[in-house]
Amino acid sequence: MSHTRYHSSIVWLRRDLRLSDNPALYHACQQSQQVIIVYIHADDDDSPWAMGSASRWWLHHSLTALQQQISQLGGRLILRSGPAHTTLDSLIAESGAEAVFWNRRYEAAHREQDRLVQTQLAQQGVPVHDYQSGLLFAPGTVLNKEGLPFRVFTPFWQACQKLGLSQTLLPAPAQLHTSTINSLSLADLKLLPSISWGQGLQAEWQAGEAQAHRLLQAFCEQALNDYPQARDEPGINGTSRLSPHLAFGEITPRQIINALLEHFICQTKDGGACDHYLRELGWREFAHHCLYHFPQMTSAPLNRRFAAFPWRHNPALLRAWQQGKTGFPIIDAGMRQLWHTGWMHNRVRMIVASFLTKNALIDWRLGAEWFWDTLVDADLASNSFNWQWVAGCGLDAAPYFRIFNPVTQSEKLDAHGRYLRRWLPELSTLPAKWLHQPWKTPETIQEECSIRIGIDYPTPILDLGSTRQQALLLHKQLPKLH
DNA sequence: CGCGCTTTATG
DNA sequence: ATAAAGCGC
Repeated sequence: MSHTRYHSSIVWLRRDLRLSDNPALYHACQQSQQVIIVYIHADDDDSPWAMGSASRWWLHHSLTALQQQISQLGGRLILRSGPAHTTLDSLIAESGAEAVFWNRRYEAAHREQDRLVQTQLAQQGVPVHDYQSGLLFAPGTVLNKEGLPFRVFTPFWQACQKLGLSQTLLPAPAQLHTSTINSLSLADLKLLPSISWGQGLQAEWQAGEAQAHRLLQAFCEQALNDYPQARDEPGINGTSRLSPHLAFGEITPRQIINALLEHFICQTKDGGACDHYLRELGWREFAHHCLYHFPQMTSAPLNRRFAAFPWRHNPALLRAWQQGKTGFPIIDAGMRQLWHTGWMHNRVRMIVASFLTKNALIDWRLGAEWFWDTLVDADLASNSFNWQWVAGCGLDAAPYFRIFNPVTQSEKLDAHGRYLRRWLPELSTLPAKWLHQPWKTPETIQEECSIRIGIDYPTPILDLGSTRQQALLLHKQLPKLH
């Protein structure tokens, strides 16, 4: 059945920086004697959500890994910059490629981009083959009985499970051919930050498909069983940390699911732990499908009652939050972890987001922008969806009265203060009793531990009790819609 | 993926 | 008397 239709084809890579389970690459190889694999960098094509600094850092290293993988198979990754449609156009002219293969992206800007490229190629008579690959199901295909998008997660996820989560995976090509087409060097793309901030990221991460599968394997063997409990403790390595690999398509949800199920069957591990982790992939899926149906999700509250919400203009408070100088250890630890590693523990993300939107009453969009710039796993759908979830203005969102108390959460989830001491070394000598609320530390203990609260570590920037009451009041006063 | 108050269980 | 469980916002 595999018949060669084309002498040469272009595979246009975007958020699918992998060789295995890559339908565009797989089918291009099946149908062509020669494939030209290209990555095109163009900030304008992502507008208004051009990649943030941390994502650009990751991209640089992911492309490095991919270049290496491709050349090991005898091929070559072509790098270009400029708008996709014109760049593909000149690539076709230079190479004589007869077809273009890609995996679809579903964000509004990229659907628009796909349409543009598709029309242009159609005019030249160049066939396009596009595929779904980064999600479990193509957005728009999981609908309720009325044929409408789900607005609540649980029925959505049940529908997904009914459709079947496990599918066969596509193998990586066995060999590739080199190409004489001109390519930019990776340095030309200027993806790395000018400040030395990349150092912290370098120590924490290794981008690329191979590492994604190593992490997956390690997670299945070491952490999966304890996942339901361990995932909530930021002081231990209880999560898979696959998020940036998923965000760049170095690994697919299907590959993860198959590995988990295989492990579950072979090792008779706790099926509950498996389901619990799969649910998280479900939330990612739900976020992507929601963004497809409600493209305004990135910029406007999905619950229209929040349209005129009186968010506070408070640049000083926003800055303190960004820099991890609020005086609340769990908030500051999380924000510093984010800055230093480009990642924050999931549970801590909820706590810092609740603090910003409920206690500080700062617009969730400002929080989302900061995450967008600083997260190596920044994903437009998940980021927008989850910020709206915490702010209470999204689909299936947290009820307005669910306001995280950073002290209670900290005591519950980081009882021994492992996480806090790791990210707030200035507090590391404080006994656990005071660590979660250092401003209450008696003078004598402060002296014993040689810490001066207010000097070595800030006093709280706001009062938790009164700001909570204020938020509850404002949310109760939201206008009723008719 | 709360909080705080009330009710109920337990020794 | 205190802790766990229940419940409305």
